[in-house]
Amino acid sequence: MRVMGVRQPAASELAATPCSALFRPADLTFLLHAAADRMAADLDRAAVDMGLNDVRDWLVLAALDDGQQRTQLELSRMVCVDKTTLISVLDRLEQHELVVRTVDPADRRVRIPQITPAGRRVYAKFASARDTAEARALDGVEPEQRTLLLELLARIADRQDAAAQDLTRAGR
Amino acid sequence: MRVMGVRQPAASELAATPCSALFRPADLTFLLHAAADRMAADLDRAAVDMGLNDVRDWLVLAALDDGQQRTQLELSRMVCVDKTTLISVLDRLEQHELVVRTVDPADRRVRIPQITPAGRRVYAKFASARDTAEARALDGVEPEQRTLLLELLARIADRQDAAAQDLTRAGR
DNA sequence: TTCAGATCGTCCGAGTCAAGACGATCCGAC
DNA sequence: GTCGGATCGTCTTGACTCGGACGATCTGAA
Repeated sequence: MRVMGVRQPAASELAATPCSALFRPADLTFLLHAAADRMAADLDRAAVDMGLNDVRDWLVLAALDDGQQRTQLELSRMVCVDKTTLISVLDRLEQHELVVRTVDPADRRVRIPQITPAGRRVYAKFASARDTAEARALDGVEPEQRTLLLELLARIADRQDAAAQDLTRAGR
Repeated sequence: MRVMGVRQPAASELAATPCSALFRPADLTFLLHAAADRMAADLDRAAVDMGLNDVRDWLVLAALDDGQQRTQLELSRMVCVDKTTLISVLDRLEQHELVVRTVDPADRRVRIPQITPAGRRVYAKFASARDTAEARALDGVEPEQRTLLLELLARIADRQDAAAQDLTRAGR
């Protein structure tokens, strides 16, 4: 399944199809996507501004920022990026020296990506960009409504997640 | 920008990366995406079950269902699908005889896609599948909270939409 | 009428994503 | 030990998306 987004080259965002507000069915799925796309477009812009490629680049940095040792596989599951796609993300981040891949001495199959000081700086910078983007998106919304929104979203994600799991499990 | 989704082949959905619930930052963008992806995965499954390819196939049918005459360009803007991508969607739908492309007699450049009776049947069938999916996603949520959710989502989509427009306008 | 420019749908090419295959490595049973 | 199977990261390959180019067609000015 697409992730934080099957993303196009971020440059294309600027020429994005202006999704007509005329046809906006009170359809949960559609609205979710429209909203998600708009936010992502915003953050993608912020990402390219600071030399990243995608929001996903930042998501990976965010996951690494806590300093926990993680396999690439764990990482890919965490940020909902396919493991093959994660490779290119890490390649890029490593090239920009925001991340280094270390080899786990206990298991030489696995790589432990770790964030560098430079990576941490970019992470922090982007975090503030994200905050302003979210603030703009939710401007004028009551705090308790905001938390309700986040809660409901998390719930949808979790519930459908569980449903999908059940389905695949039953499938084989 | 990706649309109702840059969608992968729907079959892959079943093997979707199970997006870890462990790492779920209270990040609006991330949550939006996670929720949207889950819903889309659900609907994609429903879509393939009834011979469609994607949720987008259904979105197009939904847009056509009101019987309004629309060009492909208008249609693409409506459902937030790139016009070149819409071509393949319509090709597929036409092949399955859910849609026919008629030529506008007043302007022979434009094609007017129209939904067929068979298309209408698929549309209705899918609509009920969508309703059950949404019901499951929002199970136990108060009605007024549901409407609030939809309202906030629409707002985010619209606001960011406007922001993007401004940006592109300023850009040139 | 004629012709330049705009607009429609389509096609092509570059770029991206992910399923499956693969080598390297680990682990447990024998 | 060693051998089979599982698991890691990577690579290959096929499918998909979309920006830009194209022919067909329309419109308005001269």
